[in-house]
Amino acid sequence: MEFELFKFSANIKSDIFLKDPESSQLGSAIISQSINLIYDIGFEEFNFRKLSQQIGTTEATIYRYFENKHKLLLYVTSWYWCWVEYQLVLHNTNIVDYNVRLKNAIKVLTVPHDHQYADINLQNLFNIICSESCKSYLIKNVDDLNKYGVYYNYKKIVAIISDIILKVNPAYKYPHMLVTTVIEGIHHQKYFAEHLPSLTDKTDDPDYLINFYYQLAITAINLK
Amino acid sequence: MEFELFKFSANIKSDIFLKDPESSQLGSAIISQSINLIYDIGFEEFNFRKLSQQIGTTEATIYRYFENKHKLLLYVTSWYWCWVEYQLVLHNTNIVDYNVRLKNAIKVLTVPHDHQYADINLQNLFNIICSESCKSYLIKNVDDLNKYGVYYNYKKIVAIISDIILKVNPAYKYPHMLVTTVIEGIHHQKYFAEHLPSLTDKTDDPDYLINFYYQLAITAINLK
DNA sequence: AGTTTAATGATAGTAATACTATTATTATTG
DNA sequence: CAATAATAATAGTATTACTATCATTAAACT
Repeated sequence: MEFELFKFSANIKSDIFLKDPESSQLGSAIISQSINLIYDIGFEEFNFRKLSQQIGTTEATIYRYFENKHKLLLYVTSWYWCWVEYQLVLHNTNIVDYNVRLKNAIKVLTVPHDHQYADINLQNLFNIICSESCKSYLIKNVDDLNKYGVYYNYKKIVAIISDIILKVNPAYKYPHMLVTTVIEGIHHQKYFAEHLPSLTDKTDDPDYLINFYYQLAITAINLK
Repeated sequence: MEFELFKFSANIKSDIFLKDPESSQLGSAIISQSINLIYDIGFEEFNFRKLSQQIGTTEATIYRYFENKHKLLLYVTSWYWCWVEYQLVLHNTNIVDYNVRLKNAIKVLTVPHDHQYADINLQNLFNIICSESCKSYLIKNVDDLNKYGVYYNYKKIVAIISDIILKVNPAYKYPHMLVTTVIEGIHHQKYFAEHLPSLTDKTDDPDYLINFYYQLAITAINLK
Protein backbone atom coordinates (compact mmCIF):
# COMPACT_ATOMS: atom_id res chain seq x y z
CA MET A 1 0.00 0.00 0.00
CA GLU A 2 1.47 3.32 -1.12
CA PHE A 3 1.46 6.51 0.83
CA GLU A 4 1.37 9.75 -1.11
CA LEU A 5 1.33 13.29 0.20
CA PHE A 6 0.16 14.76 -3.09
CA LYS A 7 -1.40 12.67 -5.76
CA PHE A 8 -0.78 14.53 -8.98
CA SER A 9 -3.45 14.12 -11.57
CA ALA A 10 -3.91 16.51 -14.45
CA ASN A 11 -7.18 18.41 -14.42
CA ILE A 12 -7.73 19.01 -18.12
CA LYS A 13 -10.89 20.10 -19.92
CA SER A 14 -12.49 17.14 -21.66
CA ASP A 15 -13.17 19.19 -24.79
CA ILE A 16 -9.49 18.87 -25.62
CA PHE A 17 -9.57 15.10 -26.12
CA LEU A 18 -11.97 12.50 -27.50
CA LYS A 19 -10.89 9.80 -25.07
CA ASP A 20 -9.03 10.63 -21.87
CA PRO A 21 -5.37 9.67 -22.36
CA GLU A 22 -5.05 9.16 -18.59
CA SER A 23 -7.59 6.35 -18.81
CA SER A 24 -5.25 3.82 -20.43
CA GLN A 25 -1.62 2.82 -20.80
CA LEU A 26 -1.77 3.56 -24.50
CA GLY A 27 -3.10 7.03 -23.70
CA SER A 28 -0.17 7.69 -21.37
CA ALA A 29 2.20 6.51 -24.05
CA ILE A 30 0.61 8.87 -26.55
CA ILE A 31 1.31 11.81 -24.24
CA SER A 32 4.80 10.89 -23.10
CA GLN A 33 5.94 9.86 -26.58
CA SER A 34 4.38 12.93 -28.19
CA ILE A 35 6.53 15.07 -25.93
CA ASN A 36 9.66 13.22 -26.93
CA LEU A 37 8.81 13.15 -30.62
CA ILE A 38 7.83 16.83 -30.80
CA TYR A 39 11.06 17.60 -28.96
CA ASP A 40 13.01 15.60 -31.56
CA ILE A 41 11.45 16.76 -34.80
CA GLY A 42 9.40 19.88 -33.94
CA PHE A 43 5.65 20.35 -34.06
CA GLU A 44 5.45 21.06 -37.81
CA GLU A 45 7.17 17.80 -38.74
CA PHE A 46 5.31 15.88 -36.07
CA ASN A 47 2.28 13.84 -37.17
CA PHE A 48 0.14 10.94 -36.01
CA ARG A 49 1.72 8.47 -38.43
CA LYS A 50 5.20 9.05 -37.00
CA LEU A 51 3.84 8.99 -33.46
CA SER A 52 1.98 5.72 -34.02
CA GLN A 53 5.17 4.12 -35.38
CA GLN A 54 7.14 5.30 -32.36
CA ILE A 55 4.54 3.90 -29.96
CA GLY A 56 3.85 0.76 -31.93
CA THR A 57 0.21 1.41 -32.61
CA THR A 58 -1.76 2.72 -35.56
CA GLU A 59 -2.74 6.17 -36.75
CA ALA A 60 -6.42 5.34 -36.43
CA THR A 61 -6.03 4.47 -32.76
CA ILE A 62 -4.45 7.81 -31.94
CA TYR A 63 -7.29 9.55 -33.72
CA ARG A 64 -9.62 7.93 -31.20
CA TYR A 65 -7.86 9.94 -28.48
CA PHE A 66 -7.34 13.26 -30.26
CA GLU A 67 -9.12 14.96 -33.12
CA ASN A 68 -5.84 16.26 -34.53
CA LYS A 69 -2.28 17.08 -33.59
CA HIS A 70 -3.18 20.59 -32.52
CA LYS A 71 -5.54 19.26 -29.84
CA LEU A 72 -2.76 17.00 -28.67
CA LEU A 73 -0.46 20.02 -28.33
CA LEU A 74 -3.19 21.72 -26.37
CA TYR A 75 -3.34 18.70 -24.09
CA VAL A 76 0.42 18.65 -23.58
CA THR A 77 0.58 22.36 -22.78
CA SER A 78 -2.39 22.01 -20.42
CA TRP A 79 -0.62 19.15 -18.73
CA TYR A 80 2.40 21.40 -18.28
CA TRP A 81 0.28 24.13 -16.63
CA CYS A 82 -1.22 21.52 -14.30
CA TRP A 83 2.27 20.50 -13.40
CA VAL A 84 3.25 24.11 -12.76
CA GLU A 85 0.20 24.56 -10.54
CA TYR A 86 1.24 21.53 -8.54
CA GLN A 87 4.81 22.86 -8.26
CA LEU A 88 3.53 26.24 -7.10
CA VAL A 89 1.64 24.55 -4.28
CA LEU A 90 4.71 22.52 -3.35
CA HIS A 91 7.06 25.50 -3.32
CA ASN A 92 4.80 28.10 -1.75
CA THR A 93 3.08 26.24 1.08
CA ASN A 94 3.89 27.89 4.40
CA ILE A 95 5.67 30.78 2.68
CA VAL A 96 4.28 33.95 4.23
CA ASP A 97 6.28 36.59 2.39
CA TYR A 98 4.60 37.31 -0.94
CA ASN A 99 7.85 38.60 -2.42
CA VAL A 100 9.33 35.18 -1.80
CA ARG A 101 6.22 33.55 -3.23
CA LEU A 102 6.64 35.59 -6.38
CA LYS A 103 10.29 34.67 -6.67
CA ASN A 104 9.46 31.00 -6.15
CA ALA A 105 6.81 31.22 -8.85
CA ILE A 106 9.29 32.68 -11.32
CA LYS A 107 11.73 29.95 -10.33
CA VAL A 108 9.16 27.26 -11.05
CA LEU A 109 8.43 28.85 -14.43
CA THR A 110 12.09 29.04 -15.38
CA VAL A 111 13.45 25.58 -14.68
CA PRO A 112 11.84 22.17 -14.55
CA HIS A 113 12.74 21.11 -11.04
CA ASP A 114 12.69 17.38 -11.71
CA HIS A 115 13.90 15.35 -14.63
CA GLN A 116 11.14 12.83 -14.97
CA TYR A 117 7.60 12.40 -13.71
CA ALA A 118 6.05 9.00 -14.31
CA ASP A 119 6.92 8.41 -17.97
CA ILE A 120 7.07 12.10 -18.86
CA ASN A 121 10.44 13.68 -19.59
CA LEU A 122 10.07 17.08 -17.97
CA GLN A 123 13.16 18.52 -19.64
CA ASN A 124 11.80 17.73 -23.07
CA LEU A 125 8.40 18.99 -22.02
CA PHE A 126 9.80 22.32 -20.86
CA ASN A 127 11.79 22.61 -24.05
CA ILE A 128 8.73 22.21 -26.25
CA ILE A 129 6.76 24.55 -23.99
CA CYS A 130 9.33 27.24 -24.81
CA SER A 131 9.24 26.62 -28.54
CA GLU A 132 5.75 25.32 -29.29
CA SER A 133 3.28 26.33 -26.58
CA CYS A 134 2.34 29.65 -28.14
CA LYS A 135 1.23 27.75 -31.25
CA SER A 136 -1.61 26.37 -29.15
CA TYR A 137 -3.30 29.78 -29.13
CA LEU A 138 -1.76 31.68 -32.06
CA ILE A 139 -4.28 30.18 -34.47
CA LYS A 140 -7.30 31.36 -36.38
CA ASN A 141 -9.88 29.39 -34.40
CA VAL A 142 -8.61 30.59 -31.01
CA ASP A 143 -11.96 32.22 -30.17
CA ASP A 144 -13.93 29.03 -30.81
CA LEU A 145 -11.52 26.99 -28.74
CA ASN A 146 -11.52 29.57 -25.98
CA LYS A 147 -15.32 29.27 -25.71
CA TYR A 148 -14.83 25.61 -24.82
CA GLY A 149 -12.44 26.59 -22.04
CA VAL A 150 -9.38 24.89 -23.49
CA TYR A 151 -7.06 27.61 -22.15
CA TYR A 152 -8.31 27.14 -18.62
CA ASN A 153 -5.05 25.80 -17.19
CA TYR A 154 -2.90 28.62 -18.54
CA LYS A 155 -5.39 31.21 -17.36
CA LYS A 156 -5.41 29.66 -13.91
CA ILE A 157 -1.63 29.97 -13.53
CA VAL A 158 -1.81 33.58 -14.68
CA ALA A 159 -4.58 34.22 -12.15
CA ILE A 160 -2.67 32.56 -9.30
CA ILE A 161 0.49 34.59 -9.90
CA SER A 162 -1.50 37.77 -10.47
CA ASP A 163 -2.99 37.26 -7.03
CA ILE A 164 0.47 37.04 -5.51
CA ILE A 165 1.36 40.32 -7.22
CA LEU A 166 -1.76 41.95 -5.81
CA LYS A 167 -0.72 40.82 -2.33
CA VAL A 168 2.60 42.55 -2.82
CA ASN A 169 0.86 45.71 -4.01
CA PRO A 170 -2.96 45.72 -4.03
CA ALA A 171 -2.94 48.94 -6.03
CA TYR A 172 -0.96 47.50 -8.93
CA LYS A 173 -2.88 47.98 -12.16
CA TYR A 174 -1.41 45.42 -14.58
CA PRO A 175 -0.88 42.08 -12.83
CA HIS A 176 -2.01 39.85 -15.73
CA MET A 177 -0.01 41.76 -18.26
CA LEU A 178 3.05 41.54 -16.08
CA VAL A 179 2.63 37.81 -15.52
CA THR A 180 2.18 36.93 -19.18
CA THR A 181 5.05 39.23 -20.10
CA VAL A 182 7.26 37.31 -17.67
CA ILE A 183 6.03 33.84 -18.67
CA GLU A 184 6.29 34.34 -22.41
CA GLY A 185 9.50 36.25 -21.87
CA ILE A 186 11.09 33.33 -20.04
CA HIS A 187 10.14 30.98 -22.87
CA HIS A 188 11.51 33.32 -25.51
CA GLN A 189 14.78 33.98 -23.69
CA LYS A 190 15.38 30.27 -23.19
CA TYR A 191 14.81 29.72 -26.89
CA PHE A 192 16.94 32.69 -27.95
CA ALA A 193 19.79 31.60 -25.69
CA GLU A 194 19.87 28.31 -27.55
CA HIS A 195 19.25 29.46 -31.12
CA LEU A 196 19.50 33.24 -31.52
CA PRO A 197 21.93 34.37 -28.82
CA SER A 198 22.25 37.93 -30.11
CA LEU A 199 18.63 38.47 -29.08
CA THR A 200 19.36 37.80 -25.42
CA ASP A 201 22.11 38.24 -22.81
CA LYS A 202 22.85 34.85 -21.35
CA THR A 203 25.46 34.88 -18.59
CA ASP A 204 27.37 32.28 -16.62
CA ASP A 205 25.03 32.73 -13.69
CA PRO A 206 22.55 29.84 -13.89
CA ASP A 207 19.96 32.07 -12.19
CA TYR A 208 20.30 35.01 -14.55
CA LEU A 209 16.82 34.52 -16.01
CA ILE A 210 15.17 34.19 -12.63
CA ASN A 211 16.96 37.29 -11.37
CA PHE A 212 16.22 39.33 -14.47
CA TYR A 213 12.50 38.64 -14.42
CA TYR A 214 12.17 38.87 -10.65
CA GLN A 215 13.90 42.25 -10.67
CA LEU A 216 11.76 43.39 -13.58
CA ALA A 217 8.57 42.29 -11.87
CA ILE A 218 9.28 43.49 -8.35
CA THR A 219 10.39 46.97 -9.38
CA ALA A 220 7.35 47.36 -11.63
CA ILE A 221 5.01 46.22 -8.89
CA ASN A 222 6.44 48.51 -6.21
CA LEU A 223 6.47 51.60 -8.39
CA LYS A 224 4.44 54.30 -6.64
CA MET B 1 9.12 64.58 -61.10
CA GLU B 2 8.71 63.42 -57.52
CA PHE B 3 10.57 64.72 -54.54
CA GLU B 4 11.19 62.31 -51.69
CA LEU B 5 12.97 62.92 -48.43
CA PHE B 6 13.36 59.27 -47.64
CA LYS B 7 13.07 56.64 -50.28
CA PHE B 8 11.97 53.50 -48.45
CA SER B 9 13.21 50.29 -49.93
CA ALA B 10 13.33 47.06 -47.98
CA ASN B 11 16.80 45.70 -47.40
CA ILE B 12 16.13 41.98 -47.18
CA LYS B 13 18.59 39.08 -47.37
CA SER B 14 18.39 37.43 -50.78
CA ASP B 15 18.50 33.95 -49.22
CA ILE B 16 14.88 34.44 -48.21
CA PHE B 17 13.56 34.57 -51.76
CA LEU B 18 14.29 32.91 -55.11
CA LYS B 19 13.36 35.97 -57.13
CA ASP B 20 13.17 39.42 -55.58
CA PRO B 21 9.49 40.32 -55.17
CA GLU B 22 10.41 44.02 -55.37
CA SER B 23 11.63 43.43 -58.94
CA SER B 24 8.17 43.10 -60.50
CA GLN B 25 4.57 44.10 -60.11
CA LEU B 26 3.59 40.51 -59.61
CA GLY B 27 6.16 40.25 -56.83
CA SER B 28 4.68 43.28 -55.07
CA ALA B 29 1.23 41.76 -55.41
CA ILE B 30 2.49 38.52 -53.86
CA ILE B 31 3.67 40.42 -50.79
CA SER B 32 0.75 42.77 -50.34
CA GLN B 33 -1.84 40.09 -51.01
CA SER B 34 -0.07 37.58 -48.77
CA ILE B 35 -0.41 40.03 -45.90
CA ASN B 36 -4.13 40.42 -46.53
CA LEU B 37 -4.75 36.73 -47.05
CA ILE B 38 -2.76 35.65 -43.97
CA TYR B 39 -4.66 38.29 -42.03
CA ASP B 40 -7.96 36.85 -43.26
CA ILE B 41 -7.39 33.12 -42.87
CA GLY B 42 -4.28 32.74 -40.67
CA PHE B 43 -0.90 31.31 -41.61
CA GLU B 44 -1.85 27.64 -41.15
CA GLU B 45 -4.77 27.87 -43.59
CA PHE B 46 -2.79 30.07 -45.97
CA ASN B 47 -1.24 28.40 -49.01
CA PHE B 48 0.10 29.23 -52.45
CA ARG B 49 -2.95 27.89 -54.25
CA LYS B 50 -5.28 30.27 -52.41
CA LEU B 51 -2.81 33.13 -52.82
CA SER B 52 -2.47 32.53 -56.56
CA GLN B 53 -6.25 32.57 -56.95
CA GLN B 54 -6.50 35.85 -55.01
CA ILE B 55 -3.82 37.46 -57.19
CA GLY B 56 -4.96 35.90 -60.44
CA THR B 57 -1.82 33.97 -61.15
CA THR B 58 -0.74 30.35 -60.77
CA GLU B 59 0.80 28.37 -57.95
CA ALA B 60 3.87 27.59 -60.04
CA THR B 61 4.57 31.27 -60.61
CA ILE B 62 4.59 32.02 -56.88
CA TYR B 63 6.99 29.13 -56.36
CA ARG B 64 9.43 30.99 -58.61
CA TYR B 65 9.53 33.77 -56.01
CA PHE B 66 9.50 31.74 -52.81
CA GLU B 67 10.55 28.21 -51.97
CA ASN B 68 7.60 27.77 -49.61
CA LYS B 69 5.11 29.69 -47.52
CA HIS B 70 7.44 29.81 -44.56
CA LYS B 71 10.04 31.75 -46.55
CA LEU B 72 7.29 34.10 -47.60
CA LEU B 73 6.40 34.69 -43.94
CA LEU B 74 10.06 35.34 -43.28
CA TYR B 75 10.03 37.91 -46.07
CA VAL B 76 6.94 39.63 -44.72
CA THR B 77 8.31 39.81 -41.18
CA SER B 78 11.64 41.08 -42.50
CA TRP B 79 9.78 43.73 -44.47
CA TYR B 80 8.06 44.75 -41.25
CA TRP B 81 11.38 45.14 -39.44
CA CYS B 82 12.70 47.24 -42.32
CA TRP B 83 9.65 49.40 -41.98
CA VAL B 84 10.22 49.72 -38.22
CA GLU B 85 13.82 50.71 -38.84
CA TYR B 86 12.66 53.41 -41.21
CA GLN B 87 10.09 54.61 -38.67
CA LEU B 88 12.75 54.73 -35.95
CA VAL B 89 14.85 57.01 -38.10
CA LEU B 90 11.85 59.22 -38.83
CA HIS B 91 10.81 59.54 -35.20
CA ASN B 92 14.19 59.82 -33.54
CA THR B 93 16.11 62.19 -35.79
CA ASN B 94 17.16 65.26 -33.84
CA ILE B 95 15.92 63.79 -30.57
CA VAL B 96 18.74 64.23 -28.06
CA ASP B 97 17.17 62.76 -24.93
CA TYR B 98 17.66 58.99 -25.01
CA ASN B 99 14.71 58.45 -22.67
CA VAL B 100 12.54 60.08 -25.29
CA ARG B 101 14.20 58.01 -27.99
CA LEU B 102 13.34 54.87 -26.07
CA LYS B 103 9.75 55.95 -25.59
CA ASN B 104 9.47 56.77 -29.29
CA ALA B 105 10.87 53.36 -30.16
CA ILE B 106 8.27 51.64 -27.99
CA LYS B 107 5.61 53.81 -29.60
CA VAL B 108 6.72 52.74 -33.07
CA LEU B 109 6.64 49.09 -31.98
CA THR B 110 3.16 49.37 -30.50
CA VAL B 111 1.10 51.03 -33.19
CA PRO B 112 1.42 51.19 -36.96
CA HIS B 113 1.56 54.93 -37.49
CA ASP B 114 0.17 54.89 -40.99
CA HIS B 115 -2.62 52.92 -42.54
CA GLN B 116 -1.17 52.11 -45.91
CA TYR B 117 2.24 52.19 -47.57
CA ALA B 118 2.27 51.69 -51.33
CA ASP B 119 -0.01 48.64 -51.69
CA ILE B 120 0.73 47.27 -48.23
CA ASN B 121 -1.97 47.44 -45.56
CA LEU B 122 0.06 48.27 -42.46
CA GLN B 123 -2.78 47.49 -40.05
CA ASN B 124 -3.11 43.98 -41.41
CA LEU B 125 0.66 43.64 -41.44
CA PHE B 126 0.95 44.63 -37.78
CA ASN B 127 -1.85 42.28 -36.90
CA ILE B 128 -0.12 39.30 -38.48
CA ILE B 129 3.18 40.35 -36.93
CA CYS B 130 1.53 39.99 -33.52
CA SER B 131 0.04 36.60 -34.25
CA GLU B 132 2.38 34.98 -36.78
CA SER B 133 5.86 36.51 -36.63
CA CYS B 134 7.19 34.20 -33.94
CA LYS B 135 6.40 31.27 -36.24
CA SER B 136 9.19 32.52 -38.48
CA TYR B 137 11.78 31.41 -35.92
CA LEU B 138 10.00 28.88 -33.69
CA ILE B 139 10.82 26.07 -36.11
CA LYS B 140 13.13 23.11 -36.19
CA ASN B 141 15.48 24.43 -38.88
CA VAL B 142 16.00 27.80 -37.17
CA ASP B 143 19.76 27.21 -36.86
CA ASP B 144 20.20 26.52 -40.56
CA LEU B 145 18.16 29.55 -41.51
CA ASN B 146 20.04 31.70 -39.01
CA LYS B 147 23.32 30.75 -40.66
CA TYR B 148 22.04 32.35 -43.85
CA GLY B 149 21.30 35.56 -41.97
CA VAL B 150 17.55 35.47 -42.49
CA TYR B 151 16.91 37.05 -39.07
CA TYR B 152 19.13 40.00 -39.84
CA ASN B 153 16.37 42.60 -39.85
CA TYR B 154 14.92 41.59 -36.49
CA LYS B 155 18.38 41.45 -34.94
CA LYS B 156 19.14 44.91 -36.27
CA ILE B 157 16.10 46.46 -34.58
CA VAL B 158 17.02 44.73 -31.33
CA ALA B 159 20.57 46.07 -31.66
CA ILE B 160 19.40 49.62 -32.39
CA ILE B 161 17.10 49.77 -29.38
CA SER B 162 19.66 48.05 -27.16
CA ASP B 163 22.05 50.87 -28.05
CA ILE B 164 19.51 53.45 -26.94
CA ILE B 165 19.20 51.60 -23.63
CA LEU B 166 22.95 51.62 -23.18
CA LYS B 167 22.97 55.37 -23.75
CA VAL B 168 20.43 55.74 -20.93
CA ASN B 169 22.54 53.54 -18.68
CA PRO B 170 25.88 52.26 -20.05
CA ALA B 171 26.17 49.86 -17.12
CA TYR B 172 22.93 48.07 -17.84
CA LYS B 173 23.58 44.35 -18.25
CA TYR B 174 20.59 43.00 -20.16
CA PRO B 175 19.67 45.35 -22.99
CA HIS B 176 18.87 42.66 -25.59
CA MET B 177 16.81 40.63 -23.17
CA LEU B 178 14.87 43.70 -22.19
CA VAL B 179 14.24 44.70 -25.80
CA THR B 180 12.99 41.29 -26.91
CA THR B 181 10.89 41.00 -23.76
CA VAL B 182 9.24 44.30 -24.65
CA ILE B 183 8.81 43.54 -28.35
CA GLU B 184 7.38 40.06 -27.93
CA GLY B 185 5.40 41.31 -24.96
CA ILE B 186 3.73 44.00 -27.04
CA HIS B 187 2.76 41.45 -29.66
CA HIS B 188 1.37 39.06 -27.10
CA GLN B 189 -0.60 41.71 -25.20
CA LYS B 190 -2.16 42.98 -28.44
CA TYR B 191 -3.19 39.44 -29.28
CA PHE B 192 -4.46 38.67 -25.78
CA ALA B 193 -6.48 41.89 -25.66
CA GLU B 194 -8.28 40.73 -28.77
CA HIS B 195 -8.68 37.03 -28.05
CA LEU B 196 -7.82 36.09 -24.46
CA PRO B 197 -8.58 39.23 -22.43
CA SER B 198 -8.16 37.55 -19.04
CA LEU B 199 -4.44 37.22 -19.83
CA THR B 200 -3.96 40.97 -20.06
CA ASP B 201 -5.27 44.23 -18.55
CA LYS B 202 -6.51 46.38 -21.36
CA THR B 203 -7.73 49.81 -20.28
CA ASP B 204 -9.54 52.70 -21.93
CA ASP B 205 -6.29 54.58 -22.26
CA PRO B 206 -5.15 54.07 -25.87
CA ASP B 207 -1.55 54.42 -24.68
CA TYR B 208 -1.73 51.84 -21.89
CA LEU B 209 0.62 49.43 -23.68
CA ILE B 210 3.18 52.11 -24.48
CA ASN B 211 3.09 53.35 -20.89
CA PHE B 212 3.28 49.89 -19.37
CA TYR B 213 6.32 48.81 -21.37
CA TYR B 214 8.04 52.18 -21.15
CA GLN B 215 7.65 52.18 -17.37
CA LEU B 216 8.80 48.58 -17.19
CA ALA B 217 11.86 49.30 -19.32
CA ILE B 218 12.92 52.59 -17.83
CA THR B 219 12.72 51.43 -14.22
CA ALA B 220 14.67 48.28 -15.05
CA ILE B 221 17.34 50.26 -16.87
CA ASN B 222 17.80 52.82 -14.12
CA LEU B 223 18.03 50.30 -11.32
CA LYS B 224 21.30 50.80 -9.50
C1' DA C 1 -17.34 -20.39 -18.17
C1' DG C 2 -19.42 -17.98 -21.56
C1' DT C 3 -21.39 -13.81 -23.46
C1' DT C 4 -21.53 -9.04 -24.22
C1' DT C 5 -19.05 -4.83 -24.67
C1' DA C 6 -15.27 -2.03 -25.45
C1' DA C 7 -10.59 -1.12 -27.12
C1' DT C 8 -7.25 -1.80 -30.38
C1' DG C 9 -5.07 -3.53 -34.80
C1' DA C 10 -4.97 -3.99 -39.70
C1' DT C 11 -6.05 -2.28 -43.86
C1' DA C 12 -7.89 0.71 -47.20
C1' DG C 13 -9.35 4.82 -49.08
C1' DT C 14 -10.14 10.07 -49.91
C1' DA C 15 -9.42 15.01 -50.26
C1' DA C 16 -6.16 18.36 -49.73
C1' DT C 17 -1.43 20.04 -49.50
C1' DA C 18 3.08 20.98 -50.99
C1' DC C 19 5.40 20.79 -54.19
C1' DT C 20 7.91 19.65 -59.42
C1' DA C 21 7.93 19.33 -64.37
C1' DT C 22 6.65 20.50 -69.04
C1' DT C 23 5.20 23.17 -72.60
C1' DA C 24 2.86 27.16 -74.53
C1' DT C 25 2.34 31.95 -74.58
C1' DT C 26 3.30 36.62 -73.74
C1' DA C 27 6.30 40.49 -72.59
C1' DT C 28 10.92 42.62 -72.59
C1' DT C 29 15.32 43.57 -74.28
C1' DG C 30 19.17 43.94 -77.67
C1' DC D 1 12.80 41.42 -85.58
C1' DA D 2 15.16 37.89 -83.05
C1' DA D 3 16.43 36.29 -78.68
C1' DT D 4 15.55 35.96 -73.96
C1' DA D 5 13.04 35.92 -69.94
C1' DA D 6 8.68 35.79 -67.35
C1' DT D 7 4.40 33.99 -66.76
C1' DA D 8 0.27 30.91 -67.77
C1' DA D 9 -1.71 26.50 -68.30
C1' DT D 10 -1.75 22.02 -67.29
C1' DA D 11 -0.49 17.83 -65.30
C1' DG D 12 1.47 14.92 -62.09
C1' DT D 13 3.59 13.01 -57.50
C1' DA D 14 4.42 12.22 -52.66
C1' DT D 15 2.81 13.26 -48.34
C1' DT D 16 -0.55 14.70 -44.97
C1' DA D 17 -4.66 14.62 -42.50
C1' DC D 18 -7.90 12.46 -41.91
C1' DT D 19 -12.39 8.62 -42.22
C1' DA D 20 -14.34 4.05 -42.64
C1' DT D 21 -14.59 -0.84 -42.13
C1' DC D 22 -13.89 -5.01 -40.17
C1' DA D 23 -11.23 -8.40 -37.55
C1' DT D 24 -9.18 -9.38 -33.22
C1' DT D 25 -8.15 -9.11 -28.54
C1' DA D 26 -9.02 -7.73 -23.77
C1' DA D 27 -12.19 -6.52 -19.94
C1' DA D 28 -16.47 -6.84 -17.55
C1' DC D 29 -20.64 -8.80 -16.41
C1' DT D 30 -23.87 -12.75 -15.40
